[in-house]
Amino acid sequence: MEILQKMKNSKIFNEINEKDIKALHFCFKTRVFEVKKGEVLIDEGEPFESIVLVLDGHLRSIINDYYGNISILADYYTGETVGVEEAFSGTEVANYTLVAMEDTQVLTMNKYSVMKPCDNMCPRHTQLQNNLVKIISQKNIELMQKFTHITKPSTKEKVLSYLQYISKQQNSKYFDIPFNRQELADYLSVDRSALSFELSKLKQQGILDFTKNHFMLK
Amino acid sequence: MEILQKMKNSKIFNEINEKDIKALHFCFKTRVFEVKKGEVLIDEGEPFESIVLVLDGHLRSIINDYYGNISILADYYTGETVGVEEAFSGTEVANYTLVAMEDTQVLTMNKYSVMKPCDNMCPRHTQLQNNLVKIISQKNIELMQKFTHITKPSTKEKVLSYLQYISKQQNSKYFDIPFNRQELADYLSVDRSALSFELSKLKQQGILDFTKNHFMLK
DNA sequence: GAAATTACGTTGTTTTTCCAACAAAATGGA
DNA sequence: TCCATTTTGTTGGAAAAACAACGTAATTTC
Repeated sequence: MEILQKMKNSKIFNEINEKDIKALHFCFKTRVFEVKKGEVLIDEGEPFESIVLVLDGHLRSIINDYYGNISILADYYTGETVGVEEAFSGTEVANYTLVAMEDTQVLTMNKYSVMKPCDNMCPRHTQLQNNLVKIISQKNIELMQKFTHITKPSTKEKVLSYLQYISKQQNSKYFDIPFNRQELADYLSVDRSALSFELSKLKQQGILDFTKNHFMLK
Repeated sequence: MEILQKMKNSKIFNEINEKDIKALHFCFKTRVFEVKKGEVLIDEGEPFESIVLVLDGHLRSIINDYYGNISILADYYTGETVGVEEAFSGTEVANYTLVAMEDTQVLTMNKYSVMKPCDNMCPRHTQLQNNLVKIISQKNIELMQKFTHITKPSTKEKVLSYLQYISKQQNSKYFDIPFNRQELADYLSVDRSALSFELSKLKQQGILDFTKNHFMLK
């Protein structure tokens, strides 16, 4: 797929037409390049100067503690953007390492160019800034929602909290979830086998039914 | 304390002088009023039209599931702001209930007035918008950080993850935490007594030392 | 279509957490 | 200073989760 097409598919260029996207290339000093699996894009402690759009692939932000253990901070897939919060919050230095989990094509933009108003107040620039704000706002809401699931005391309550939420969102007792078992376990930060066990138990009790990632609740 | 002084103390009016704050009162159609303990400010399902600044008190956002169980979504204390993410993300309808945990003085602003650019492009308005974006960006970073602690498999790892982070942040092996035991337990979503137990064990092992909320790590 | 790989469910054991109850220490008023 | 209240630490028993191991189903790859 063409780079322009990939950009159009991302949330940050939502409502911005091709012509304007091309113009923004220049405004934002964009660079497009490939990062090989395992390569580090940004290292903890380095100046954080770019906003990174994943054109195709998978990036992960990780943090190291004193003992050399690593924690996964976040994953970024095709169409998602890294570094927006850092840009807008005035974070000068990266507090995580950004690494490619597979061969990944990225587009970087100079954060200062993106944040400051255009000299000519161009509407496409304003639109992009609005998009960015919308993205972090939505992300914020999602994160808080995730907390309501994760902080439940038991695996059963965690998974029910999540399934009820999705059901409510899709406004139906029948719904699909965007995770397989392992991913759902990771999302809820529980053990996969324990999750399977609880799901089976709930199925036996008639509280829910499912095949693969298709569910029926209550 | 005077209302104006309370506004100056909040993050959202950061870098905005008194004269401009007064002017914004009119721009934003602000209303100041008191909410009694237990009273509901915004009900789930209602249109979400305001940004709410807590002038003095404590608000809590809660969500209800199908079975009538409630989950705490977030707490908002003096100087904090509710509804910014919803305003910027285009959330039309509240997906939580906002209730006063104690008698609380609030200031509400019309979200559309806040979001749209001023007719005369006044710099104070732009500054406030920048403040709002900064607030949600920082909140976002904090939430993600919190996840790295909370998703650890055991209480011991959770608390160590948190303490290491604070230590790193304050750049010293000696540091204070902003929580008492119960609050720390809530933050990490573990049992308080289990937390105390783990802390004592770590102290015995010489890994850390503490009195009250003052800690020494490693 | 067969083989290899991945995903999923199940079970038993070990470890950990939760919960409740209580003791000790610290705090805040009167 | 003393008393009441809150905070913190400790414990033991019950419940739950993690972990490991394994069988089977589904999917992918060649």
